[in-house]
Amino acid sequence: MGISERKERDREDLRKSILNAAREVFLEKGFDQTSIRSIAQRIEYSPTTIYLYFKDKNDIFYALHMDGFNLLNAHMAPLNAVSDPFERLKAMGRIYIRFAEENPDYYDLMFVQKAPMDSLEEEESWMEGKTAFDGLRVTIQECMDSGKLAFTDAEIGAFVIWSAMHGMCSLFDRGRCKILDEKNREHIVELSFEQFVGMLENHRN
Amino acid sequence: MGISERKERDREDLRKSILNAAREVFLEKGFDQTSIRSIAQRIEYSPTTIYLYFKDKNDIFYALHMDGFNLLNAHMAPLNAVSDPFERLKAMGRIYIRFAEENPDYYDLMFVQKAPMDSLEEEESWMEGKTAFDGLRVTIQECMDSGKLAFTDAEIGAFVIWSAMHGMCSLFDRGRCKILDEKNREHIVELSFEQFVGMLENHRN
DNA sequence: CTTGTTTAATTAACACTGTTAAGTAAATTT
DNA sequence: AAATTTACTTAACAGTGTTAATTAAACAAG
Repeated sequence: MGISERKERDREDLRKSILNAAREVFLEKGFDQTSIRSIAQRIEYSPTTIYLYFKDKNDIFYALHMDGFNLLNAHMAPLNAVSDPFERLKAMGRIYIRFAEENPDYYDLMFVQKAPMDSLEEEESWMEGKTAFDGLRVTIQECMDSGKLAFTDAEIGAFVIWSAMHGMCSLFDRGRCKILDEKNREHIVELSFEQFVGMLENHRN
Repeated sequence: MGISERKERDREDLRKSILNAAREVFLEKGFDQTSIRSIAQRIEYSPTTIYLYFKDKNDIFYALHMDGFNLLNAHMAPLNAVSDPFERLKAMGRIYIRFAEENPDYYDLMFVQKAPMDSLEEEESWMEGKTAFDGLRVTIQECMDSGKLAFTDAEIGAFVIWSAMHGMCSLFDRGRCKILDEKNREHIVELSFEQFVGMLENHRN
């Protein structure tokens, strides 16, 4: 019988159009200004309808946060063509920084806001994050294997590098670079990225 | 005439007690749960009274964020006794990390939330941040002068190191360490700090 | 001492927020 | 044709930051 299948499709369609509306509002007005009511208004449904398709607001942000990871992954995909692991690592850094600069709202959702993480059960594993981090970890392992990086553990090395990138991007985005001299302020992320790469190049056995 | 002076004192007292109440609520319930009404209730005044002493909510958070810097500075003060700049730098890192772990709400306000920065005029300079950052910059300059660190610019070097510390602390606090292996998850900040120090020790001319 | 004026605080209201309980109307099954 | 399920809505709760209008007390001037 095709009726229940059509109903299932309809249900899926409405779920998707809620998510599309949520993404539109989110990218237009940012995290704080994305309310259940503003999403509902855009698709011309009552606010309560949204609760028939999503557990709560965090659940919507979790779905949007996955969109962000898909976008970042798409940017990283061409890196498979880079055979030298250290060159690949540097390119990953540049892409990460560029992503953070060009998509501050997605970046916020992916790495700063608690909301999407709250929608994750205690023993659930945050697949999107794991996959993205794995790309970094594997590249660093390759750098270690070819003697280009002297970390004692690839996972910890990956976290150190990720932390440095995230620190630069988020301190900049959150207005904490007011402390810097004007000559450095605007391009501090690029300048400090280069400085950090210099550190990595020295970090061998 | 002492009357207007007493009035000024009274005014100052009420301002302080608003701030004390705000701090209590903030440290008990966190940033999101600190409302104007909850502050007002604690001092048994109407919510609108608060607007006679503070421009808006961000203005209160700016005041609290200064408290955070005072606390951090107090923790850093004993470092003046450490003469070797690289030893001092390492100790600064450990104190910073410990501060972030022990005072997650203050840390959030000082380095993550946009609210306190919004209360800062465009061309105002964020003195608290500048002073704290200067302590780091000077120490790094000393490390450079004694040939212990090979940065090309002390300010950029300071930003790189701050970014790494902030990245570790904030990724941990914001629940992004779920991606890590269980054996590393709990102590990742300490482990990656040591790894980063190892990088710094190799970073000479 | 009684006016008028300033000051300090309040009440009431506006326009929002996430979320839930109860109700309605249409579609489907019996 | 009657009963039940589905899909959605209305109304409401309990909160949010913030402002306009109002009251009560303190002070100054005649």
